[in-house]
Amino acid sequence: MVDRTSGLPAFRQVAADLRAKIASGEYEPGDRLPSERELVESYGVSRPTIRDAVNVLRSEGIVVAEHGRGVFVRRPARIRRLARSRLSRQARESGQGAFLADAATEGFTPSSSVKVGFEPASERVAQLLQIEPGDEVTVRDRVMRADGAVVQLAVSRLPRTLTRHTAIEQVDTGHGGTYARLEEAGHRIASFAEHVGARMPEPQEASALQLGSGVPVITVTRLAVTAERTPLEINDIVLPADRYELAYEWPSD
Amino acid sequence: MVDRTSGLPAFRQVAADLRAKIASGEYEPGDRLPSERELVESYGVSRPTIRDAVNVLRSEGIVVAEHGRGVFVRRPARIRRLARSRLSRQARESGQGAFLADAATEGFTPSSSVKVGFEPASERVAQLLQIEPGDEVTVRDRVMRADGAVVQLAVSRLPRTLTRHTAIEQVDTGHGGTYARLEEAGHRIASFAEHVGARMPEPQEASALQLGSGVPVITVTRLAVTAERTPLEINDIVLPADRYELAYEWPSD
DNA sequence: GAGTGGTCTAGACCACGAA
DNA sequence: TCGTGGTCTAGACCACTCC
Repeated sequence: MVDRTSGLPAFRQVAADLRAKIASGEYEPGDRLPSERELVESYGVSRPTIRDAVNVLRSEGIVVAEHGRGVFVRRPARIRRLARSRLSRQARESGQGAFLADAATEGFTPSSSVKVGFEPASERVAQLLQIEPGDEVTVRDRVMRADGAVVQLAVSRLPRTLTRHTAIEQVDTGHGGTYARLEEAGHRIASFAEHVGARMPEPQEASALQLGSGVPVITVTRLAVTAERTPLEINDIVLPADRYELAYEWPSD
Repeated sequence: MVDRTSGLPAFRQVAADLRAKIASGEYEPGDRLPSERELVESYGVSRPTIRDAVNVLRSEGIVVAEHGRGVFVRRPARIRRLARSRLSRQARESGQGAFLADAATEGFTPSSSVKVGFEPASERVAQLLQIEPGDEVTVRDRVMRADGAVVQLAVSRLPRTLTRHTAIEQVDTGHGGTYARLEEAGHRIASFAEHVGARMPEPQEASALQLGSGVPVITVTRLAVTAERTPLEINDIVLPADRYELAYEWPSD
């Protein structure tokens, strides 16, 4: 029952109570919560108020509602890793792209589809690639799947001057992937930089990645540059935060 | 007006329409949306339905509601960086902790408060620090502020065997901070590892970091280890995703 | 005081899932 | 068929902001 004198809104009291019961283990991952109509009885509030409370927990990502079945405590996500070493030249020479290397480590069956196209550079892309806005860039738009489910979106952009007459403009870039083709063409990658952020997904991202509500996405912008600090490629990656964790490691000096 | 024949729920149609108007620039950052009662008129639905629609946008983090004032398009976040170099030995020797270095770069006035305590190692902490569960660890719980506002939470844990009789057990660790004291005691840090994830905040995090709804947190677990792979410290950091972006950089080989 | 969002009610009907 | 969540209504009163 809610305390009408506490000043705290009823739906927040209900949300806090349910959250506490989940944290304490009274409801465990995979368990079904009492139905909304049962909660109406036990807390003595109306159904819209119960729904407000459940929606708080949904937007926190700790429960998921399934139409016709019930509301369930979300199971803790299994974790994959993206290691720094997956971009090493050695891995590349063994013919593995980064995603394939992850698949081998984590034991899932990888697949991906690619669309290749060309577009004029936007303001942002031009600045990052140090070219002029409107200059033609090659765009590789990839959707990556693990055991059939979409787990990663990546859009890679390179100045078209670097990709003409290379397999980078083909769907299949061949052994070693884009980076191997770049190096063959004399563009040696000296370093990578990644900028990592997080935000709530846009609707099309949420459906593509099959995200439950309350699950953010991790965004990674990776830049590959030469020893002369010339940018070769910019890769915008979107990952579901409930299935990915990024790993970075570096020596202290 | 909503289309009753489309099959799409009315509140989602309203949300999509408002989202499109924000994306197109019809409503710009900082602008007030029409009041809920005005939206009731223009879309021809009830007020709870309008509220459902607005709540969708709130949980996506693209608008914020202010009681008694209106609903506003969120202003794009300014960006700070956590660079890898901020943990360099050089920075440490100049007496700057990582957060102070950020402050100097970004031009804000830093402050922080620390609580120091001791506790038995949890299962997770024991595994990461390679000690036994229950072994005593020193806990430094820090709240970091920029211009008075909380911008970062960090809980650092070290085996107490490493911190006894050092300033690490004091609130003020002195010039160069915890890492400098560790090295003075003969524990030379060889490398750092960071694991980065994202999730929706817990309620106390949301209030401490003054997060609007629909803003995730970035979580960083940093491990400092010696050349012999002995873990010295584990640091659990929570950052508001609308104010932070992490930067990592490494050579290609 | 007028206008805003915040909360809450007591229903109604629909769509989905499982028995 | 029955129980579940999904959607929606037409109000009501409150708390906050601004004039």
